[in-house]
Amino acid sequence: MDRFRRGNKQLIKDLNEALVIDQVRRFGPISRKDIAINTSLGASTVTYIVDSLLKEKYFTEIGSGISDYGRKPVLLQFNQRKSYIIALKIEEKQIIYGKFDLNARMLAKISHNFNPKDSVKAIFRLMADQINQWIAADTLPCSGIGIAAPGLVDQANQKIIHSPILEWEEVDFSKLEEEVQVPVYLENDANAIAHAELWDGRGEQFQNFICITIGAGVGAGIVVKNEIYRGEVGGAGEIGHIIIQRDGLLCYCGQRGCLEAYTSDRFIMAEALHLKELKLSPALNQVEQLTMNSILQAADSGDELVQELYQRVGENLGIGLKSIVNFFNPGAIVLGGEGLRAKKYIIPALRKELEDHFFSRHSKKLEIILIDLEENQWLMGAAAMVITQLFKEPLYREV
Amino acid sequence: MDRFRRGNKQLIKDLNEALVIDQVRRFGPISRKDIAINTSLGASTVTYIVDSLLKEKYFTEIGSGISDYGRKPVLLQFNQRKSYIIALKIEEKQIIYGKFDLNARMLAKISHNFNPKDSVKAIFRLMADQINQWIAADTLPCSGIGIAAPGLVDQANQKIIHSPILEWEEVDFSKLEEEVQVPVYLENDANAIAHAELWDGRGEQFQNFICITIGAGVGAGIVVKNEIYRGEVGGAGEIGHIIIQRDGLLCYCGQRGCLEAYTSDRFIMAEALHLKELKLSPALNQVEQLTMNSILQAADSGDELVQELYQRVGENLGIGLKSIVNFFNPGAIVLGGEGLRAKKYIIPALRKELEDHFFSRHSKKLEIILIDLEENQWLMGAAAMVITQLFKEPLYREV
DNA sequence: ACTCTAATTAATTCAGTCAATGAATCAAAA
DNA sequence: TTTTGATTCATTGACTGAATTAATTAGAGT
Repeated sequence: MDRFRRGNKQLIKDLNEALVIDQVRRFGPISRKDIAINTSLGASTVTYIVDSLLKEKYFTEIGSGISDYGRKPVLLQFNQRKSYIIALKIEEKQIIYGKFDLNARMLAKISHNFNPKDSVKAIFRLMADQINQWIAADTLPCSGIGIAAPGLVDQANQKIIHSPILEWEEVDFSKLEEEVQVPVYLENDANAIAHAELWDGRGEQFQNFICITIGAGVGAGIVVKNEIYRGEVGGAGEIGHIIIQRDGLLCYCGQRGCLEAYTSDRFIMAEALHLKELKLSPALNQVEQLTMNSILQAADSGDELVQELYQRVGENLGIGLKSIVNFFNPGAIVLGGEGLRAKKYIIPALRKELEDHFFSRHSKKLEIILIDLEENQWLMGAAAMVITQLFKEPLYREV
Repeated sequence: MDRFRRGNKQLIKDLNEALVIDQVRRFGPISRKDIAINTSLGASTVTYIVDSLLKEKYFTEIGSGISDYGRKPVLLQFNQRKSYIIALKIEEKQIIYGKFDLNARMLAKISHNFNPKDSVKAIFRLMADQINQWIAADTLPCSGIGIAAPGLVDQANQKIIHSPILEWEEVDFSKLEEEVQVPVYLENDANAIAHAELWDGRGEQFQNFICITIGAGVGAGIVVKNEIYRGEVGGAGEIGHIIIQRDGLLCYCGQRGCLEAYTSDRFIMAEALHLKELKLSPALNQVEQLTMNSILQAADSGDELVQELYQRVGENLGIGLKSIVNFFNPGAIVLGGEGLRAKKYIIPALRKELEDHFFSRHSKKLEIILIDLEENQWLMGAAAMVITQLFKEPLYREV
């Protein structure tokens, strides 16, 4: 009912401690003096708060800094080894585990295959075993488990509601939490990438942006006011099935004209097959078995028809994204994923399509940012989500 | 840089005062006791805070309430006459002015025509005159001016960046603020409707929703976490030109396949003309001059071809909205505007189109809400915006 | 029927608490 | 000696809880 905590001394303390921690995390190594200036807290107050935080091992003092004259400042550094985070990425046939410090740097990584036909219970067993093994092997405490999973995720209730890729329905992760005795945070995989982008700096430049991941499907992680936006039931960003062509191609989802139907590997494969059948493309004619790689090679060998095919994919993507840009007016679009392996041909066409939108006249231009999406990015995003959670401002009423 | 205020006694006080005011605004008449229970503040603290707020005329004591036993509670009511708000709606050829109390109830209303060819300076003169006249005539203070205007609005800088309807570019309202000596808050008109919806209760049910206004153009007011979302440069919600058909009809904006090209009065008129030319529709054949009204009458008379035309408009709208639903996952879509005069035919088709989207399997259904959009709604929204601003939690660092 | 008392709930008073604050002081360096 | 960083300490002020006062009802006694 009440959205904010009431004001009392505890709130002041929590708030200012968070403020000081934030300063050291963002600007450290930093002196007490500078913290006082940046936060506009009194110097004596900073001394007092830093003392208690030093006792709790949030920081370490790392000698003195430089100064032209007078006493040298004592520099405080964030202790990224106060505890650690375990991040998981659940894929179709394997689970990848990463161990991260509080600066979201990877300390260890491992992965286990599983049989998709196994029961959820068995897979939970597998996860809990690995997690508990890591926890037992480390003297430091584990502050949380971050899990990136494909599908419709209900973050607040720790549930995967529906995941076509995993073929899971209504899977409740609170049971995993019970087994590992550490807080478990679940997140949609596209959102994990958005967390990763927020972590290393795009969030400073842009208040609002979207991260598009193009792989088996097309997904979007949405950032509003530097926070992940999940929608009313946790499924915002499912842009694979927005319609770019009324009465267009039939999509596997049953609709016609979906974005995915016009951009997926399946679409590229079908169109390439068509070209091959019509014997229009010299490069494709030489290939025996069409694969995504051989199609790309055909384009790279200079085959214009195949290059045009990729350009069309770029246009299709651009049309879909233009709708989103008009509706959402993001500061940037971040793009990544294996679906962009032919980015050489796709991106210029996409850029061209996105050139004019409702805001193109505005002085602040829409930025299009390409990123490499390797395995580690997803894990890092999942870890970053937990760390963000750990250090978020303590303003809201604890439930 | 720092997003939140530092914690000190002033913050506690500001926060708790806001908390108490909020209680009385939402649940009043209410006793000190109940405020203490709801906010979890101490009873003595509530007495103390209420005392100071009574002195500042935020509340009035309105006698005692009921109780089975023991001392009767003294009820506090929000004083909606502490000050008032002036709201403006700027239209193509007229400006409508409304005076509102702090419960967003209209106290007075007037409108003045202006010549669209007049200079902005002259129109500002007109506005300032009316506003200053009202301010001079009232003994109470005016707390703010809320202005709803069509086009791309930069709220933070009090600027209309670009308004095709008014044919205004880069109009700076800080000059108006100087003339009236009262804070001026500018807002896009679709957002004003969203404010109105937030005000009377949709915001309690839904965290995230969108308000679609269908008039000369199609616009959307977007609500995220009970707050208006404006996008990176203030132009979120410009959905008139999202593309629903690749290589479709040419739109006046230069693009092909825009939502507006498939839903506007212009589209309906063109299609009806086409029907008339082909002499396919008996009802339209009898009409001399085609108008939006005569077309609607043709449908109402039972002409199936015209009814189908409206149904197609509904489908087109539905297709556009489905994309938005998949991307944004709102809890509700609120629809209104004169473009829906044929809602009898449009809405069923729209509903059908929206029936299956990515979340349709989720237990929480997407709600579609129709509202009447009369003149007063826009004014009320503009007033509600100012009042919301006036009473918002004082958590963020004052800039 | 009237008065008085106990019980109950609402509101206020008041001394105590504690985190921030600013002035004074200490520490370290040029 | 001067300058800058860090600490100490008395003061401030908003919340807090216990005690008190205010207002009301039920019920007992006359």
